[in-house]
Amino acid sequence: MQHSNSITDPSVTEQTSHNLEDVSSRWQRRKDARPEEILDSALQLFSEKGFSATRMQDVANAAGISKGTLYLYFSNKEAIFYQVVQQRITPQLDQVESLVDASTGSQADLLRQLINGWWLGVACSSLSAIPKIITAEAGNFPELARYFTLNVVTRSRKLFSRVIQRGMQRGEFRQYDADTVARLVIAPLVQATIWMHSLKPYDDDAGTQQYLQLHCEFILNSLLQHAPITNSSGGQGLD
Amino acid sequence: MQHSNSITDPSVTEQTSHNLEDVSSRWQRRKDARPEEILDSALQLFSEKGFSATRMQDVANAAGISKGTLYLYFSNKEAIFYQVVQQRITPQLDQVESLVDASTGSQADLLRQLINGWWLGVACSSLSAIPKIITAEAGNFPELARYFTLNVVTRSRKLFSRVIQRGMQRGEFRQYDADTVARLVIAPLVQATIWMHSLKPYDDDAGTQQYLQLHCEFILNSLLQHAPITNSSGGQGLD
DNA sequence: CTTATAAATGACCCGCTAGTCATTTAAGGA
DNA sequence: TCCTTAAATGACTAGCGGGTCATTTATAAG
Repeated sequence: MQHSNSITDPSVTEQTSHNLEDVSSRWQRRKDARPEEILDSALQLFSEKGFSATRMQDVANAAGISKGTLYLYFSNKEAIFYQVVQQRITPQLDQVESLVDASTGSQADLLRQLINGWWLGVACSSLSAIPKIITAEAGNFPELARYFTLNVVTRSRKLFSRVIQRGMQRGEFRQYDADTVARLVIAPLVQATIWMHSLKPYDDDAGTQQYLQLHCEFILNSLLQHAPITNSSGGQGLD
Repeated sequence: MQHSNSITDPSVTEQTSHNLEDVSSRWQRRKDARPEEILDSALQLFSEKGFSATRMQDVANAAGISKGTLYLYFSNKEAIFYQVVQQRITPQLDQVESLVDASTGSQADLLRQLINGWWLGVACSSLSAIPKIITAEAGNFPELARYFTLNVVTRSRKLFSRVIQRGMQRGEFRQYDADTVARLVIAPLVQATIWMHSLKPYDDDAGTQQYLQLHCEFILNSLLQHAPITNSSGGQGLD
């Protein structure tokens, strides 16, 4: 009765297009390729259905293997999720961190870049569902929550915080508490991402692009010392 | 093995302090009082553990009744959640709506009032966990998600949107897309509330009060025609 | 070809929980 | 006091899903 999943019926989850070449016999032994394929399938399913609602059998089907095989490569369900985070998110963060270090232009531009980069790299990527999954399951998997908070959330916020702090030290930005500003910058991004994977299907949505752009604009209006406040979106709304 | 709940051990959930007067016999027949007590207990538990992770047995224990009795008053678990939303949220929204209608002052003040009111009425109330629960379970309970979106989310956003629109029509605010601005105003509020019930325990947190205040300030900086931009929080952060 | 190794399988086990129902008992009227 | 009623109970069922392991079979070495 419960769990009337709206998006995909788990029982229909079929083998994906892995290993297109040799499909002669009932199965092959491919120790090396398995972990990646399992992580791919798992991430996909976690995104669609969440962590708890994804059954190990589903992951196995999607990866084109049997359930037992999963446990040859991962000790349990949580371990799969850990690996997903470790292999798909941490490298991205490393990359962005070095980008921030190497940057030379204005902090306003860099901030815009971070916001748009976050949007492309998270909201528009296969990682899109991670924020929702983590917040949804934090209560039931405290270890996972702690790990994610330390290694992803805090790191990300520090990244934004550093750029903002730098802008303030250089006199480009007004003085505020950089950490709080960072939270305010990130919150609408995360919220929109969670939204995408929860209630968006039931809401007649306005453009996401406009949301993102206005967010940038509002934040910089307040941060910049010599705020242009040009109101880019000309005066509509009045009839 | 899984579900290593961090906050409360379900097996210890004990009867709450309902019905303090007559406790002579093993149980009493109190048809009228039951539904309210069940909803109270359920809301409390949903807040602590989420919807899926709350067992009907827990709700029964907390309400001081047996599991079977639950089904005399509610047809199933989802029905309890529906009632919680209907009885605890909708009345509040009605109230705020009439407040907005009756208001005469500036729209900036009204907006500040809405934000702080939302904070007190949701984030600091027993409803605090609802946003997290809804977003977490939306995928598994589409009916519930649709109901909530229409009757709470959309209504709330329209409320903010109306105030913003009015401010723009009166020349108090600059011209933007009111609906998008409303989303930007609400997002950090909802995000902070979800945060409270997910990763906050694992994060060394700065003050929530400052977050809220700065959010108000930033939004109004961009909205107000004659923005003061006084930077209320004097120049800290520089050493 | 034969054999050893280990990758892969899927039937099975086990614990958990939403929901049921035959039974018990409080409460009020005759 | 006894009887009728319906509120309340909790043992029970049914089904689901994480995790296991004896068995099967691909593969490579001898």
